[in-house]
Amino acid sequence: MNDKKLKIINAAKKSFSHFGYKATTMDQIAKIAQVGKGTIYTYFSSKEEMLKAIIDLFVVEMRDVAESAIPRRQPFIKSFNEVLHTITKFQSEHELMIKLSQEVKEIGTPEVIAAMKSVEDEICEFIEVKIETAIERGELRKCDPKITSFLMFKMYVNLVNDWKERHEPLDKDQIAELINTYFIEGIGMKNEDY
Amino acid sequence: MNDKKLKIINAAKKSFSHFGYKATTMDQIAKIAQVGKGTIYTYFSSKEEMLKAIIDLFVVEMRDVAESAIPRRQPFIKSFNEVLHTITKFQSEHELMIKLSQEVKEIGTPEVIAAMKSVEDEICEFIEVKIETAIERGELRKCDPKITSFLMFKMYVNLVNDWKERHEPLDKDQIAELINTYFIEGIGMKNEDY
Amino acid sequence: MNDKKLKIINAAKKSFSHFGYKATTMDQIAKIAQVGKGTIYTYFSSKEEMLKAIIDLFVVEMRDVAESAIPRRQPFIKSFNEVLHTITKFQSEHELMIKLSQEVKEIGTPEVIAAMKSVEDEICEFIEVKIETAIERGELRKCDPKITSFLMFKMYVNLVNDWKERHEPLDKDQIAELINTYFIEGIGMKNEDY
Amino acid sequence: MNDKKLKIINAAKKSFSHFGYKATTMDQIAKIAQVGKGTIYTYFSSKEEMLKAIIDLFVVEMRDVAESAIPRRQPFIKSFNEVLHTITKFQSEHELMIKLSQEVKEIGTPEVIAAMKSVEDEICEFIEVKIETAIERGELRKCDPKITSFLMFKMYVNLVNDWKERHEPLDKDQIAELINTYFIEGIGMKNEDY
DNA sequence: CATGAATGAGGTTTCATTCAT
DNA sequence: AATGAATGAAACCTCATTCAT
Repeated sequence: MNDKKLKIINAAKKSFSHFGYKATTMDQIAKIAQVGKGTIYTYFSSKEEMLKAIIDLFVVEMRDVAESAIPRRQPFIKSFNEVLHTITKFQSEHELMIKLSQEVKEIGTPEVIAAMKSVEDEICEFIEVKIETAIERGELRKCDPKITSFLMFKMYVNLVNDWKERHEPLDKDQIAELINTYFIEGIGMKNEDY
Repeated sequence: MNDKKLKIINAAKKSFSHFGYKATTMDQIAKIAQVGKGTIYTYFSSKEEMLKAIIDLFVVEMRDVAESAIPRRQPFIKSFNEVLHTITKFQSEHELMIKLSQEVKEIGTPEVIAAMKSVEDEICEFIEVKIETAIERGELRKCDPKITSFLMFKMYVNLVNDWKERHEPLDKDQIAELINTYFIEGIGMKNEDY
Repeated sequence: MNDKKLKIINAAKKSFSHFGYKATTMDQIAKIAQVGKGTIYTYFSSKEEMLKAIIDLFVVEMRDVAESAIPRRQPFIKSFNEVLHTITKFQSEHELMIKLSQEVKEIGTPEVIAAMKSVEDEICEFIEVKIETAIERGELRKCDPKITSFLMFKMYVNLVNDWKERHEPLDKDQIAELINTYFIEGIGMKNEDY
Repeated sequence: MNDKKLKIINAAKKSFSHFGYKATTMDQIAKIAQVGKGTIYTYFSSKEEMLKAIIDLFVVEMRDVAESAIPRRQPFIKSFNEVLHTITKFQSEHELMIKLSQEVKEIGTPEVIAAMKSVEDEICEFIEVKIETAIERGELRKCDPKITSFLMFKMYVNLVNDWKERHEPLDKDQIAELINTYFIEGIGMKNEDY
């Protein structure tokens, strides 16, 4: 990856992040990247191609991390936390992707939408497999692995991104603790509580 | 509320919903509403004013429903479901508001953003009070009511909106059942399970 | 002339006077005239027709006054002053016509331009005839009557309208005196001055 | 000053001159200047800014010329002619400025109007000083220098611009001769004429 | 007749993309 | 390869005119 191309991609991410896709102009990106506007077209044939490139890059990075973070034979909760902690590194990129996925649904071609969705699907499927294994091992009660993984992932995203828009941000350990509290234990009264 | 004005608002909602704010053109709205482009400007002085009007309308409707749906002395889970079931009526509008809140952050004035956030806050606060009461009554285990209400609301939204983008949509009862399963009971193994 | 029609004409004159032809909207005219916008079209088929009607009306009024003011056998200067004094009554209308003649040149059809010009031409021709007679009678030195009448009329307009935009307005007698001073006597040194 | 920018300014002048400010479209200007419509916005942020730029440019040019044309110790009439002859270079621009000043009153900001007026004031004041000197030297009879300079300037403008709208245009010498005839000598009968 | 909501042609402005340097 | 001036399609908005009431 060329140095100029990288500067452009980072500038685009920053501006998409701040203003969104449609509201970001090529002029802004060029100014932030400190290159001429025309230079962008040396590396990307259009604004949309640039968006796709950013998304694809994110998917690839995501996959690498997810794979490298695959934990071995461990209780479910522990490996789940490890994966999510790793994902935390991508917190801000994640945020951007969520924003773009909202916006791109409106603009983008079906391929882009599919690419966007694949990011979340990737993670969800990884969690899904973990949950299935955990159920088989008797670490978790019976439940629909698809829905469960989907909801777990969403709760993670909610805690990392949406919560901090309203209140003090939560740190990694707090988030892991909360997911465990609500999801695994439940807050309903248990027999043992009496 | 005038008939033409209503047609325009609905057309705008539909188009914003599908394409987003920036990607929706006045021509599109006019075509969907089956009115002339100029007619829109009879009722709204600009595209942004139309957006604000739609948001304000939503805030008002939301408040009415929330207030009218206040259930009386009932076990927490039941009244919680009632409120959410009522909210379900606004499912699609809700979706639109979430989308716009993402996009409007970039365009809108702070007042609009505040108004947007107030919708979710309204609901979260309502749930929060319910949870506090439930904890006092011993219906729920001790937990942070703020975080809990936030996560419950988010899970509801995730199940209603995000899930159906990937899989078969879930009906009201399924959603209530799932929230109960994951949140209240938890999926971790309990002593009693053995 | 109908009452409503008169109200509309006066409203149009007022607004044209203040904002000019192009910058005056039919809405403004309707609001000032306190009639519905559609009512204007009961009396005038278009904005341009309304302009023409106002101009024509002015031409007619102008002619009436000019004719009624025709002075009989008198020294030129005296009858000239009489005519101009009469014209002074139309000062504000005059002002409007000058403004419109500037603007309409750009917008209007040739017919309108012709109509506009006819106002000034009317007056100039009247003065022209007076000057010719005065020359024949030996009241004035030989000079081109066309240019002279044109310049006299212009000087009158300049003194009535343009001067007051910069300084204190001049009254009728001052204006008559000035035209006499500059035009008839001249300010160059004469033999007799020595 | 850039070549393209100059072409645009000249095209705008031509079109403003012919059709006026409001009736001139950006498309027309672009077509006359043989540039794309967007190119105009590379040099001027809006139509109104373009108008202001043209006016400012005119004010500057006017001042330069007025200053450079200051004639030395000469009989009044001669130096007056020199100044006016110099101004003749700006004949068409002048015409445009007068037209715009009429129209801009409705549109423009007070600063623009002030700038516009300053052009004429500049010239009038210059003439005023000349007249005062001439009176002191006994070259002219006693008269109000302010009114006299104003009327002389106006007569010049009338002869250069307004006359040619109705009849054959007059050349420099004819104009100088006419101003002299009417203003300095007067057309009233003098004793010596008998 | 009187009205003003409805209309759409036409205006100003934005911005992704091209291309000569 | 790098640039940014130039471009025009397409966006938002205005307003003279029409027409159902």
